[in-house]
Amino acid sequence: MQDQLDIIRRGAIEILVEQELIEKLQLKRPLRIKAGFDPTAPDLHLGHTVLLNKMRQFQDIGHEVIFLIGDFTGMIGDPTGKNATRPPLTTEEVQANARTYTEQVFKILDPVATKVVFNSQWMSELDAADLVKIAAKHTVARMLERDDFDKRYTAGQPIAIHEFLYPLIQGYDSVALESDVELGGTDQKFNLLVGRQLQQAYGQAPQIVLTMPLLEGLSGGDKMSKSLNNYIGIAEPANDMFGKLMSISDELMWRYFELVSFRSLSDIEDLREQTRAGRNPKEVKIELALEIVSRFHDTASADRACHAFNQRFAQGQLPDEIAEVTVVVGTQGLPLANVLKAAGLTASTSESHRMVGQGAVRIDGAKVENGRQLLDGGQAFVIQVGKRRIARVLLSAS
RNA sequence: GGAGGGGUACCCAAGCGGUCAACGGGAGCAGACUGUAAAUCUGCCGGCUAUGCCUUCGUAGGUUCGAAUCCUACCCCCUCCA
Repeated sequence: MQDQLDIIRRGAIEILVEQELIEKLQLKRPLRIKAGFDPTAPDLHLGHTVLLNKMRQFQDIGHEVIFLIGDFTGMIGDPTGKNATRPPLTTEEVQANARTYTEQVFKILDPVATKVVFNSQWMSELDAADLVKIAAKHTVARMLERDDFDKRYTAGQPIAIHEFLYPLIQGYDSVALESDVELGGTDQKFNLLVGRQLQQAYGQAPQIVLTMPLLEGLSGGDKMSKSLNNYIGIAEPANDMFGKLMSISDELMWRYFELVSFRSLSDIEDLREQTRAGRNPKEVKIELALEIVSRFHDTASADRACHAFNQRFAQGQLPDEIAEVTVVVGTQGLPLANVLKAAGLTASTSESHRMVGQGAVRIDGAKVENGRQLLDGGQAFVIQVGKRRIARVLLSAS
């Protein structure tokens, strides 16, 4: 019992209400643990794993975990953390994204012990009258208490009526599932609490709300998210994952240790002490990267990724594997700027010229200065744009 | 329904007849320095068949030699009143 509580508490920001949780645990039955995922982002990333790991912990101590895919709510678009109305997703998009979720989520969760549900299962059964009934349980004033609504309202930015429905429907999910505990990021606190209130309105015992911290994205500051492109996807190749982990700042590294590493808190404190005593933080970061990459791939791949990383960036060598691209240059040849664009190394020929102008473009290791030079067919070059973009480009005349 | 304010590039935000591909900030990208870290400095930050050309300032028209800037209509947002 105390053990369970310790596991549940680790890393959590808030447990509302902890006394109620203790009472539920004393019932000695598996609790229904709900966590909802918005099927907007097609790939799960490290940020999601903070929550998924918590779900896994609940599974490990014998509780029933419900992985809720908000396919219905996804059509609304959660306004959380947004300062603007979100465009609704189409049914097809939602379904495709949901498929990706279920493919990836079992890298962490135990497939046998996980129940995957879609909230459209019960939401599409509701009629307008039911929806009105749900909406009648909540007031506008309470809605406006929510931080992001409040900010937008105060700033004179639009809030569409249907956005008020989001928390209500998420809350109703808890009623439909009769959940005992709902997990979410700290940004979800309001929505989770609406669930408590609605359950009570429907004569159920209110769920326990457990919030987990949000993991910052690669450049720090903002939370990790697909739309900000500051994420590490859990399905990414080992090399990319390793590289991205190495690119986070020393300061941010400790957040990643706390939130995604499985190391004990005392281990982490030891590492911190070592760096304070003069150990190069880069070494510690390598340990972090090895652990995470191993988890989503395996130790051998992690070691290879580490080796490749050192070779490429510490020693400045070319990576072992370089993507090959064939570019048709025609019989007259094609200016370098156009080749770069065709090879996907730049977004436009304009960008190509800028990159060349800034000394970022190398052909077979030699810096080039003229983006207009013609490249003829029948040759192959390793072309780099900056440190990260690289390709073996095969030029073909036809 | 009435009155007023507003819609500018990824975001914020200047501009209010020519020198505007559009000040400034943020984000992002590249270079230098490094540990592909941070911080810092420098440059870039619409497109192209590229010292010129084309498209962009809510949408569609109009005035003008010339419009993001003026006029008309329409769409959308905010505030107050009802």
